[in-house]
Amino acid sequence: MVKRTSFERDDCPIARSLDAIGDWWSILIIREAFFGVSRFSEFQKKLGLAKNILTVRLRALVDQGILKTAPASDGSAYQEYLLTPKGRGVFPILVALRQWSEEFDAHPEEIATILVDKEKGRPVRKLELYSQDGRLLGAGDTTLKPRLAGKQSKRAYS
Amino acid sequence: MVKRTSFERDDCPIARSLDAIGDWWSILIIREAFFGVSRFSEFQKKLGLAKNILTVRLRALVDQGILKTAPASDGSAYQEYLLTPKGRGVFPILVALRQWSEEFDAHPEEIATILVDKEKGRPVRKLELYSQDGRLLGAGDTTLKPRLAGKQSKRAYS
DNA sequence: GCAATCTAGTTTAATCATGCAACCATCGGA
DNA sequence: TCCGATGGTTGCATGATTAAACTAGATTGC
Repeated sequence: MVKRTSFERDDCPIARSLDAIGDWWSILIIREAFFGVSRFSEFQKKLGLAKNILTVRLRALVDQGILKTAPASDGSAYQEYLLTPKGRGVFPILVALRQWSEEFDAHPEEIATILVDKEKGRPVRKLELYSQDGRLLGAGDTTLKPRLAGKQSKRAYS
Repeated sequence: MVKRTSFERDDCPIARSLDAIGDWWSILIIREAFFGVSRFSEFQKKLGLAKNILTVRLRALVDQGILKTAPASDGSAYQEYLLTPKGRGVFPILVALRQWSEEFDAHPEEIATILVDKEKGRPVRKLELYSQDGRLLGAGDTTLKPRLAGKQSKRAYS
């Protein structure tokens, strides 16, 4: 990924997430895993990325505990890559990315799929952020506080 | 960004979002913009990225309608970079990234800040996804449908 | 049981984006 | 007019990405 200042030691959680899954392929691999893709060759066929890159990405995702390898499942001797709880936790990020594109993309008519709830088959609502007492929050209604008590941060999501 | 198969023509909205903001710096630039950062030199100081890269990224973000340039505001002759509605629409993505890190990071004690609601100063809840009739949905409760009517997609967020 | 094919990689070479540093033009203040 | 800050641009070295060739073991077909 080109010599990058790793954000691993950054104290911003956004930067830390990006450090883990902030490249194109990692997120798309996780997306495919949600679709049920689990084998090396399947990932490669669906995503069309170079196999060496896939090798590196899969290994990194396993190292980070986002995917785990299981010895088999369909009887074949090959291993498969499955989402861990941490990997499944990426779901809201995928939904957020999807909804942003649905709302703001310049050519929404080219988007092929809609996320619907399985039971009723109807589109889901937008992701919603609530305060602990149940108020719906927008960007302007939130601010950042240092984790360890102390004084209010000046940095606010305006 | 290294000769990349551009996802611009991909029909998956996640891929399309990644194509727009799927690199490390773009998202961090948007994060800073939410913090109120608006000038070239501020972005450069806070993020510590090379100025040429910042130039390219800012231009790309402006081209995509995520940032817009305004001639001034504090009287100086320099321009400033402001979030457009499309840019402010990235907020849920930032929150999702933040919450994923908060929940799954191997060293959460290194995270410096907490997102709180401005009014009460208390941490926000997790992002929630609801069906149109108000049921809280997890990854397993959703599936994908082709946008243009027709038959159910086999690809489900399992 | 043998050959063909599939799987999951590794290796290699060419390419091209990235990051860094140095340079440059403009603006504002003294 | 000089000086520092601002907002870039240019050039080069690094190294990430890719396609393609190669490999070794597993599986399937016959």
